[in-house]
Amino acid sequence: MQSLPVSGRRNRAVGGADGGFLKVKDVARAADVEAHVVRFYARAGLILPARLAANGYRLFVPFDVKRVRFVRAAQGLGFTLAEIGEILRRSRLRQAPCPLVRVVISRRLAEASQRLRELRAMHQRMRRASARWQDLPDRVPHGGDICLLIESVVDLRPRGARP
Amino acid sequence: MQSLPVSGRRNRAVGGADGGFLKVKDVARAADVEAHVVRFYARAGLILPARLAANGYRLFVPFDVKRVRFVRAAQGLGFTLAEIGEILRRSRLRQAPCPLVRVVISRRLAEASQRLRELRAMHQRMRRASARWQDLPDRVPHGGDICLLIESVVDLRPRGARP
DNA sequence: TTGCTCCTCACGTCACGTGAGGTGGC
DNA sequence: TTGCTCCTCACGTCACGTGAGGTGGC
Repeated sequence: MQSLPVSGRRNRAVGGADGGFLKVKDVARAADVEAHVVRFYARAGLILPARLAANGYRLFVPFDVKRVRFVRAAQGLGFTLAEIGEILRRSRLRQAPCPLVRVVISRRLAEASQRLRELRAMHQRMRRASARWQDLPDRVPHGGDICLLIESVVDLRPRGARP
Repeated sequence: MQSLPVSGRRNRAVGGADGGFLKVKDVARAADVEAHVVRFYARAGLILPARLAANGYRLFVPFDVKRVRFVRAAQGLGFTLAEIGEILRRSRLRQAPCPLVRVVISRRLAEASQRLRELRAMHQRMRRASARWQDLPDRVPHGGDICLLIESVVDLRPRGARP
């Protein structure tokens, strides 16, 4: 039952505990998420503490900060946590990405680029419509403007006729 | 207790029930969502049936299809259903968008353009990294490639140093 | 009668968010 | 001792998803 010299205060300047280990809050701060999100990812198996301190504290390695950043990035691109977990598990085992994982990645990336195109178009249209109020402070907007906003955002072209 | 002549089959070609009304499935089909999503939005007050048939069926007007499309578009740009509901309520009452709503809209649009920029950058980086496997079928990828994927996606620049 | 649609509960899911209640270390 | 962090339940939330069980109309 040796007690590990896990301090935070003393090594706060280098952002971690002794021995290069990071505690939950250290990882959270570095990856720009909240601490309970780090615990949630740990429970879900997305990140694994390198070890547990004698008091039960999770101790992470610096690369786990990158893993957490990767989780957020991949989520934004449409990956589910289950898919991300699969990718991270393989990277931990230093296994090759199996064909299934490679297919999932390329499919998600294709979907993401499609979604990005649509979002950009909707954003453009909504921005233009709302600019009618935002950029003309003299003009009092009325209810019809919201209907215009709605009309301008929805895609009126039939499916299949899209570029 | 008059029974309304609400038929679907006969007017399927024009996509709706008699009198210009649309049933749940008609709206769902036209807006490209599932029927239970239309019911969910109706229960949440995002869309209101123009009236209820004698049998309790919800009867919508054609513009509700545009409302549903608007909900999906706005969601994609980061609006919550509560915010979207507020916008739709005002458009129904033909009220002017109050200053609060205008602020929310412009803030969400600014956030969306920021998010779009970040997503595009991440998508680029991940696509390039995964291209190492996808575009070179001869080369057997190994575990290190996933670590490369992770490294290449995360943003290593400190906050504030970003453009 | 068959095939489709409609309805209302009501519970499940995904990715967290939010305390509750208690422990550990400088 | 104070202020911070850590832990584990455990329940809440948001936006649906998924049957269960029953009705309505050509």
